[in-house]
Amino acid sequence: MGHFDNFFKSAFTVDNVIFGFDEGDLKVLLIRRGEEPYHGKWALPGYFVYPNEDLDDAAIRVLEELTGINNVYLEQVQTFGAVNRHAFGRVITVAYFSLIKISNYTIQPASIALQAQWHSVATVSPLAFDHDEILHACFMRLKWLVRSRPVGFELLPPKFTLTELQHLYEAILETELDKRNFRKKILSMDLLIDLNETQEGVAHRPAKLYKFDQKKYQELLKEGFSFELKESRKKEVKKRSNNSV
Amino acid sequence: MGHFDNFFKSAFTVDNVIFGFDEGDLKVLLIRRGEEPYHGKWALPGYFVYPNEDLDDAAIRVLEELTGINNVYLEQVQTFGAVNRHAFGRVITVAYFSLIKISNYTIQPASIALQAQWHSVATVSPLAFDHDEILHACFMRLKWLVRSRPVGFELLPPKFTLTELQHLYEAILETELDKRNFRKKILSMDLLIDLNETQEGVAHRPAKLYKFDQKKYQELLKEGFSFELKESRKKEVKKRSNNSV
DNA sequence: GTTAGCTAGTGTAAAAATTACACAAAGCCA
DNA sequence: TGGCTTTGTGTAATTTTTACACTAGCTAAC
Repeated sequence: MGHFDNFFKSAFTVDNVIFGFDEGDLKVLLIRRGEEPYHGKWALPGYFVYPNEDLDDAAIRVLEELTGINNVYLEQVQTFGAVNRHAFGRVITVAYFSLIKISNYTIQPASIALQAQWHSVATVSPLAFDHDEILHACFMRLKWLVRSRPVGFELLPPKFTLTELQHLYEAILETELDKRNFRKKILSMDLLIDLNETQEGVAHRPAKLYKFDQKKYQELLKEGFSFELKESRKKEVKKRSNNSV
Repeated sequence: MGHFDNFFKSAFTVDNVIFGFDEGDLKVLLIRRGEEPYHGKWALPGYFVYPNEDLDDAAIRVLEELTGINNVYLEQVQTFGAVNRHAFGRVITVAYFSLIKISNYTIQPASIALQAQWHSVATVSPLAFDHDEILHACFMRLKWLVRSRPVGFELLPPKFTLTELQHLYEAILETELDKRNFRKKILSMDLLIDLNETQEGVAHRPAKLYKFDQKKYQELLKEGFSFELKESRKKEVKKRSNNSV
């Protein structure tokens, strides 16, 4: 360093958008800030990047420091650099996102964060800084991703039912899907392994449990496989008749 | 400012990947560097972001300063932040890309650049810094974009033939397309206006000229329109027989 | 002015993918 | 045993995609 002391320098951060899925609801992991500005407000887990640290490494480190979550695959989404996005000076931030199985992790907020908690994406209240905008951008990315990669499996527990999988897709795409067509499509990918087990403790016919065929998926990815899921929004007309009661 | 003087700061740049299309070839606009490091080497047009300047504005300004090109729509692609990507210190760069009609612009390199010139994407020699990687990322983005938006029109002159359009798609997708199916698909979008004119000065049957229906396209975009172009690679088997001569 | 050479322009049939749609089966519980 | 709830399944109609080959129209060379 030293050569660049004369050049324009800015503070530089990463912000992580971690999605999970629980109780039929798409969630995002937030921290309650323990520092000014926005002390006590909910925000995305993010912090400064060290000068000698790769961007991707910083995202992983910051996530662990603020929430206790480690060992996840983070994907870069977009960089936000509006001049006034931070009240204390010029701060440019790179947004990363990830999909995790909520049940696999225990949340442990570090000193800088007062608290770390899952929040329903559909109902999050205003966040600190421009984090609403960042969250929105990552949600759009997720929506796109769900159509080109079977991301569902990354959010569900190891064993899941087809109905759970469908609900996940519906939550992400914010639409309803046809049960039979959804199953046909999913099963035709040949990426699900029937575990020959059924749900327990439900007050109705128990559903079959499946797991994701990780091995086959990796092979398909190599071959440049692209998963397509498109389905028109159903029953728009019928729903309107409910409103008019 | 001032509050953040204690925090980790890095130098911060933008790099622009400007694509054009000419003589059946996909091109990228490069400058020859007039500064160390990589003095005299070809590189993407990029430079520092001012402290009081939005990221997107910086990309536009830097592009104009280095190449004379202004008034283009730049889209953010990805941020590159490996620790050692710049020999003189920590420099994080945001890559932007754009598609322009080569004939609409005159290239005028500024003092910092020795030269600015279009280079064929397929044959660019090694570039300064990690610019090969950045170019590759933007090319991948373009490949993706071409399937979901009729970007072709942004690269061609106002009047073009269907064959020119097809060659452009083939150059971007690095594949061959079936003439009849391509035309059927493109015309079915109903975004082309037949100009009732034909090519001049060609030594064969002249092709009809079309222009792009900008107005209709904007309307379709609002409705959440998504253009799909998929076509299998043709004639793989037949080509192999050539090799075996 | 005839012809050779080149690219433009066009249709159809087969296959594949998508969509819409309704009821019997299985387990739990009262 | 019957009622409740959710699971699990097939088919026909429609749309989209794919593969494929010859005539039309112009220039240039002879």
